[in-house]
Amino acid sequence: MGRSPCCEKAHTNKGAWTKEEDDRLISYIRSHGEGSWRSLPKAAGLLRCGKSCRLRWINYLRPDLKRGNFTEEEDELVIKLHSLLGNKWSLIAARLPGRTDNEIKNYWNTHIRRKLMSRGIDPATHRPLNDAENRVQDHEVKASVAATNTISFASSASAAAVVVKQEQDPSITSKSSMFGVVDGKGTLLERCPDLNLELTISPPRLNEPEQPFKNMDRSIFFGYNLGMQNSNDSSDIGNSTSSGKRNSTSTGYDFLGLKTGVWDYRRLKMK
DNA sequence: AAGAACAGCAACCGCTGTCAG
DNA sequence: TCTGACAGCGGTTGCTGTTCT
Repeated sequence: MGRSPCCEKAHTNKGAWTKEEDDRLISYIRSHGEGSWRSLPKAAGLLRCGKSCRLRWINYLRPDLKRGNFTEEEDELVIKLHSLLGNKWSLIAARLPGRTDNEIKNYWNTHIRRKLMSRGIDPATHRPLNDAENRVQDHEVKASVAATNTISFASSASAAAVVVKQEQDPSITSKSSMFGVVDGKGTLLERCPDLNLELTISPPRLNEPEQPFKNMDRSIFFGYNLGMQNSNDSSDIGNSTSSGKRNSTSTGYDFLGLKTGVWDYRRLKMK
């Protein structure tokens, strides 16, 4: 796309923040609140880009930040969430109070990645390293997703099961996905034992009379009902950051910032 | 003791999504 | 409907401290 720079680089400081800059930013936000990042630097008397101010505040100065090492529970939660969401650091961060997306991203790249490798798990796929069979399963799932119009994430008290309904291709017998793996007999090879998921995918119903999302393009829609044991958080995915701007394509969320509802697939895309 | 290599993390950059005019 | 402005996200960079040789 390409946009003009958010501020005049010639007149802005870069690099590490000084104590004085921190103090200015903190005191300005305390008295005026967050937001309007573009105009904030000038108003606060800072020679910084608005983006830089926002980042500094969110990642370092915010009073509700939890500093220090990650606990073992946080480690495992990050791993599970990453297996579900991929590199959606902001979504993952929304489930870990006091942690920022940047912090989690850094922690993932420096600690967890290595930890998973030492366990013989590919941090990108969350599957055993050098597992040739996985590649076959990947292929099958791609084929099945392309061929079917519904995927159900069967709810279970103990496991996140993924069952691909073979509505259009009954010949497909073995499935896997980022959420879990189901073998040819329908047995779940457990991946996220404390997550409950129900998720269906269906194409846009363009021919039906009521088309609440008729303005959207032909992306895949997720109808979902996701839940997490011990989770009482009702944060909104669109409010995973302070502005809450990004919620206009959904109808509600709960778990992982997801409530029961319909969601534009593009918001869930994995890289 | 000194330099090299590595690890950790704060900050930057480029891009996308959303909103308002 | 289009377009520009803005907020936010994720990947990457580069600085600093630590460990190794």
